[in-house]
Amino acid sequence: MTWDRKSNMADRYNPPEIEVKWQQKWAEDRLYEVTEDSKKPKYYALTMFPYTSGDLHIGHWYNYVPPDVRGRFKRMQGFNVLHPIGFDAFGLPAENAAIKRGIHPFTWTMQNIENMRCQLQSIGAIYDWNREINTCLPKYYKWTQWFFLKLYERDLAYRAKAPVNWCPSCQTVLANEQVVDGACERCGTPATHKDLEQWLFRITRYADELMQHEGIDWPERIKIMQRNWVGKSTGAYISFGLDHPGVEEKEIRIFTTRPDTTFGVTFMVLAPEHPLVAKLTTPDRRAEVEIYVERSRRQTEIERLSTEKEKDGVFTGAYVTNRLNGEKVPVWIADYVLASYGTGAVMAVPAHDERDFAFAKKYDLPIRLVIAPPGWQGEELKEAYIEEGVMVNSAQFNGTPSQHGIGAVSDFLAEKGWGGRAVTYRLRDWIISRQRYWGAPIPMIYCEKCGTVPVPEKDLPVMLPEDAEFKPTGESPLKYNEKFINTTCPKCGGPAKRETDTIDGFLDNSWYYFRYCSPQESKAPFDKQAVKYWMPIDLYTGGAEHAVGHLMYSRFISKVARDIGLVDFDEPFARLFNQGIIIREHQKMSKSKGNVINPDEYVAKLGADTMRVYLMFLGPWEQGGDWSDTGISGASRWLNRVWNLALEPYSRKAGGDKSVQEAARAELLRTIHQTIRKVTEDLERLRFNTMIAALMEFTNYLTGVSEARLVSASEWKGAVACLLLLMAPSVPHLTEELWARAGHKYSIHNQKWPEWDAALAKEEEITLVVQVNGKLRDRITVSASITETEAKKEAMSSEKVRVHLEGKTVVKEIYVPGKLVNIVVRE
RNA sequence: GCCGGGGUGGCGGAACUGGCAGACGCAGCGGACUUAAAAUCCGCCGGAGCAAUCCUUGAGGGUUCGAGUCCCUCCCCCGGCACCA
Repeated sequence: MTWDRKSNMADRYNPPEIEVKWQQKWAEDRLYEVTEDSKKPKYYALTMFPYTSGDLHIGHWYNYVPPDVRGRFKRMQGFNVLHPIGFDAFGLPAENAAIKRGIHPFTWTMQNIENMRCQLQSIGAIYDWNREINTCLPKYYKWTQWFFLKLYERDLAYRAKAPVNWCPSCQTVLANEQVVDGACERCGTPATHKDLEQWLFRITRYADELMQHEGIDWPERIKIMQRNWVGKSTGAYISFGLDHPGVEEKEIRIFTTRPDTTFGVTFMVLAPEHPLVAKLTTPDRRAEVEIYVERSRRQTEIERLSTEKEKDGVFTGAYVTNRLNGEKVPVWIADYVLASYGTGAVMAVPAHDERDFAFAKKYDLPIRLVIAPPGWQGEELKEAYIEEGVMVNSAQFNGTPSQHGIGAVSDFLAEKGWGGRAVTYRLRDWIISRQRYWGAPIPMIYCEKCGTVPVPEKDLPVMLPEDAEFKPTGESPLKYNEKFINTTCPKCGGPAKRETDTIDGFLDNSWYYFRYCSPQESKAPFDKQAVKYWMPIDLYTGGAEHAVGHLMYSRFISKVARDIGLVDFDEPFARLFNQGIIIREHQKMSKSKGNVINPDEYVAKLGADTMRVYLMFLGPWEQGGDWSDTGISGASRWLNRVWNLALEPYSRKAGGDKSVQEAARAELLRTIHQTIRKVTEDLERLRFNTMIAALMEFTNYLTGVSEARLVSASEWKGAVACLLLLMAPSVPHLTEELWARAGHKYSIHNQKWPEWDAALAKEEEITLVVQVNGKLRDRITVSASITETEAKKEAMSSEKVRVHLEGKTVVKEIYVPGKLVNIVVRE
């Protein structure tokens, strides 16, 4: 009467009930608390912590479940696993909420954390909540400020007037990474430019090192993105002679990657912001130049960066001398030349540069060919020739191949003192200032007498004042907070003013992974010994969108930490893995589309275990997945089947044939060991989807075993135990419950991970495929130890194969051990 | 434009270093149980064909005994960069 038992309410799989029960028990028993333990190998698995937006969405689950599964797996394998969580709590949305809804950013953030902590707990992960960190608390940001001071000490922090990306709506500076398609990342307003006094970090000093990714296991595309972002170019600086009435500068320096084309220069172009523009412009050109400069300044990123836009510019009236040939060429300004790259000035060689070519055509400037294409007969160019060739019209360099000419011309310039070999980078220094309230105050003081003075370490943290008035304009409340601004100079004791800019949130999260190692440390940002034990991170996971922002800043800060002797490694993230994005019915999930999945509802209905399984099962983790409401029932059904299977009473069928029983036992053992191997290997390779599929297959197989009732009761019990152990990392609550009900020792999560025996996993019989001319004709079951001769003989004797051999001659027989026999025939 | 990643049933996806294409699951269809439905269980499930068999991994070509997998040409989708001199 099986229906009787299954309809019994007490025995039905009830996820919410058992999940809450075990989560409480684990917390009481401090099952997942971790401490440094030199006896065990360590494993630091970190997932990028969430910003405190208020709600955990399905994407968070998708990011957090697989690393937890992997961490649990490593734990069972005997590793001491650190898999912490915390909150990235400073940022603009908190302040926007303050402006819009009159709620203080601190209150807003802490409420969100409260909520998110509960949601995170519902995942059932191995987070050690004693190690939770929160970047907006003074005990954390004290050390963010400390890092600022350390960088200042080493001349890696400086203040400068810099042209910056500016969001007119948020009233704040945007880092390059915060400008997406020319618009503000947060509010979508087109970004403009502005000159402001800013604090910057000299990340460019580490440019070369940041391009190196030696010894770290990172996705190729992220490494490429970082290399492109640093954008190293090798070429030369060249000075052009300047003799202009009323201008003391006697030269203008440019950067080029093609010094071999210098004899082809027919004009020079300066960025509109170039400091010499105003001085050089002749009175007759002034009006036009000023209009152009003003226009480019006002233009948004989008307008200015549009590649579709036709290149335009204006003549300044000034000339410079190309010292290589003594020629005078006109100086123009154009906004296709960027002030922030190289020297903000370029030599224009229209014959060998597409942009210069277009510009020359538009304004009817001369085009002089100096690199001859192969087979060139002196004809005019229809477009710029940017390939290699032989130098012509280049005085003593005529006949030199252009690749060689690059070095030769550079060295000649160096000899003459007119320039020389040079390297430039696309990477700019990191603007750390934010004209905002909700961030760590920059620990700097301005004194009339002593100038810029750093806050002494003993005075840290510089507390963010609680009282703040949030203006709808978005201006920083700190600017108007007299109590905050007015202070005394640490040097002379006289009256002084505090810096009112706050620190970019990217600094908060560029060192948080250190803090997890010793989150309670109060005398330093982290305990050196703890960091020595845990770091570097064995597996860092998160979205690919952080490729050039967070990941570069973290590497930079980590390298600085190394250079001040805090740590002894070069790279913080030994292995990086980017998961994909979860979508729904082929569309991105977004609030505006109203197609977002609320994980809490599914947890309440189907349980966290089901969610965990489904998210892993969707597809390869790195490719993301397509959420479907019906699809999740597959995961739910599977767990129900496991539940029933594990609780079903089992006994061997009486009076069975011994040899049949023995065969069943051997097959069971083989399947168990094959499954252990498959699941272990998939977890090592982060192939969660196929791991779940293997566990489902194993469950299906065990269903058959349970019906056949050929193996002994203890063999059956062992098989179920193995299934539970293999499922434990993925399905922590259900397996714990069934483990307990089976009478095993608590906790399943403290058990050893099963190991496979290759000998036991080996198949005794295999299916050999028989092909004729590469076409499948038959499958034959043979012993795994079959010899080549036997295999070929068996294949030839197959009826289905013979039909295809009639009247033909066998040319060749191909044998792939354990796979196939292919008989090649001819008419 | 340049640099990555991808295109396999109705759908999500499997397929180790070239060797049974479609594992596992969803949806669908048929059946069992039920007064009925849900749940559950069993079976079928790429296309054409009565069948033998043939066709089928974005398109076309090539290498090979054998190609989803390797090479060439092209198309489409996703992500990043985009006047960097």
